[in-house]
Amino acid sequence: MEDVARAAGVGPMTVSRTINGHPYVANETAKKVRAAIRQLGYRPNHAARILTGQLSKAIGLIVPDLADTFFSVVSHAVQEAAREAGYLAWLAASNGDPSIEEAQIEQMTHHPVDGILLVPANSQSKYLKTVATGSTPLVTIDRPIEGAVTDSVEVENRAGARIAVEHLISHGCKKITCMVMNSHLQPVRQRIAGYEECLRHANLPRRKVTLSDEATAQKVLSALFDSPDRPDALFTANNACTICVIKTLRTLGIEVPKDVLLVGFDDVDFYTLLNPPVTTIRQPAAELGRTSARLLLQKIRSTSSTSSARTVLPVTLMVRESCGCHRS
Amino acid sequence: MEDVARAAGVGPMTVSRTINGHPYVANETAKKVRAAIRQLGYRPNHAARILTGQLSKAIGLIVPDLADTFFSVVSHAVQEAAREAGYLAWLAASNGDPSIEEAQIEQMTHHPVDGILLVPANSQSKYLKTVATGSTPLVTIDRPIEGAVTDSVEVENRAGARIAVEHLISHGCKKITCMVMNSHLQPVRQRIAGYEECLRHANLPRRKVTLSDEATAQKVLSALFDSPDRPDALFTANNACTICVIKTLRTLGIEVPKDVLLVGFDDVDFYTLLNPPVTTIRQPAAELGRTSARLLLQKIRSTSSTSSARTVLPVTLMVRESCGCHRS
DNA sequence: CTGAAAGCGCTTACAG
DNA sequence: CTGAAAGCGCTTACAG
Repeated sequence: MEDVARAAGVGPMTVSRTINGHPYVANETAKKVRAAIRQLGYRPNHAARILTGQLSKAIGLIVPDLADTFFSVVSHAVQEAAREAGYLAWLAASNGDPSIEEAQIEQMTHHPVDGILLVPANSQSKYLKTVATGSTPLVTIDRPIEGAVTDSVEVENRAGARIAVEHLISHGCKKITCMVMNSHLQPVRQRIAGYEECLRHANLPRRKVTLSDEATAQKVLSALFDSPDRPDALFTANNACTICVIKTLRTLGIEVPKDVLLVGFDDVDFYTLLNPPVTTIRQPAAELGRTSARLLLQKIRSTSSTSSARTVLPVTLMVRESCGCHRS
Repeated sequence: MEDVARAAGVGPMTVSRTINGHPYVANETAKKVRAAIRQLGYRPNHAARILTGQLSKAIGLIVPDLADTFFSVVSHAVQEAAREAGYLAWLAASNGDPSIEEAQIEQMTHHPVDGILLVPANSQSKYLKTVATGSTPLVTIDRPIEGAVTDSVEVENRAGARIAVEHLISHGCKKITCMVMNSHLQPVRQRIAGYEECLRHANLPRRKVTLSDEATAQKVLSALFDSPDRPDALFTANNACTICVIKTLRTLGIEVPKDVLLVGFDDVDFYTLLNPPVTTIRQPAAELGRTSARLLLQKIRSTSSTSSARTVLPVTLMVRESCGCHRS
């Protein structure tokens, strides 16, 4: 910076003010400074700025798995919103491990970042409450922190599940089973709640089956379909589960939608290519990322105290064929 | 830091040395310092460290699209390798736009990062040569920079294409058409070269068809299959193309593998669920990310001058049914 | 509208 | 083995 100041024949403060678009810099002087900057290829040192208490212009995002279809779309959107605001984004994956998550948050916080976007591996981790009350602005995505006051951006899990189940009911189904994997996750629990709520209103029997992996899925499903009151429809509450169920039904020779109808929660482009194409509840993944990033950025600017706005994004029923529709 | 020094009854230098695991610190003193650090919850200020010329312990990764199945797996692996080395990763997407890419590299460089991992939007961008000769270590992933000396990590595109085509030839195919999208990308060009090389050796006719989008695909494919010498096999040179071709063949009522065989380059988990399951050449996406990240980290440590090692990772033929195999 | 002084929190020599 | 001094490159007050 001093070189620039010397080249432009001014003091370092004038250079600083010019760079930061500060008012009260004579147009003439500013021009000279800018010329010097260009000529010397000068770039302000970010670290020095931060040291004087400026914003780091960086946010951090931590998701369970960056390779997951849903989170990769969310991450892309976050990154894009950050860039549009002149921010850079740290991206880290916790692999669902709270201790990795904690370490990454710690590292980001001291790197430093102006704010953090988080999809918690476990909504109940105690350390999250400390983080939530810390000085770094935090916004959770998809899964709120339990027992803490933070902003969160989520989707209509409960209502979405109801829409899915209502659709099956409208097809005349009477025995709708809810299939889940990772039922400890808060969004999944809400979907189950939506499923139960809907069936209770319709006065239909409820049945929930938890799948841990494909091996057990085989046993569980074959027992389910051999039983006297086998289900006439399945509601798979998350993506991993939908795929697992589809694979298993195939190996068991149970055909969708002939033998059983199916609607899943969480949509993937590839579902349109399956036979039959899978009817699902689509979550607005990109919007989830965009909205949460903008909310965080806004929170950083406002420097207001801890808020706890809960933004809930709507979901859409993507009607395809696994639910029994479109069959001529 | 001064507070810690005071609390421990030592000078700031001793604190600094203790933190950095410097030798020549009396065990007694170190213990007192560590106690003070713990008690005061002291965390070194990263920005101040950088300002004194230390490594930033940060790398940057720029991919065209973070939501893409392939790049998201690469990114996850990069992020993981970075974390294991105590590094944090900036993640940015260029959306295939060289000007965004350039701006992101610029921003990362001055933020600063110790090194950059890049999947170039365009291997021929002139500015890349400047970046390649710059002081920030650079490793390209998947697509090397043309006319510049850098380390790059790639996959066996050419050999992979040959394996795919040879497999089709082994099925007795005589008229194998190569279908491509984004044929300007360096890896795709190499796959085409492998295709041509293989057919030349086998003394079979070559035909290459470029698809731009699904609308034109419809016309192009129907014309192709209406022609007198319609192909008996297709080699789709990239993922987007494989999907586009599969969709189009379905709407045209052309059945795989009955009417035409198909092998694609680039594998996606979902291909196993399609009917028929798609035979592909699988690229080691995670290994690509891991290897390139480790190479970059190593380059950062060695501080040697610009190198240009070209690492080429092997690919695998995933035999499923679209190639005519497994049919009983 | 402009500049000289002081300081952000660390580390690199340089002495002891 | 330990510490006092100087400086990394910027910015925030404070004067003019």
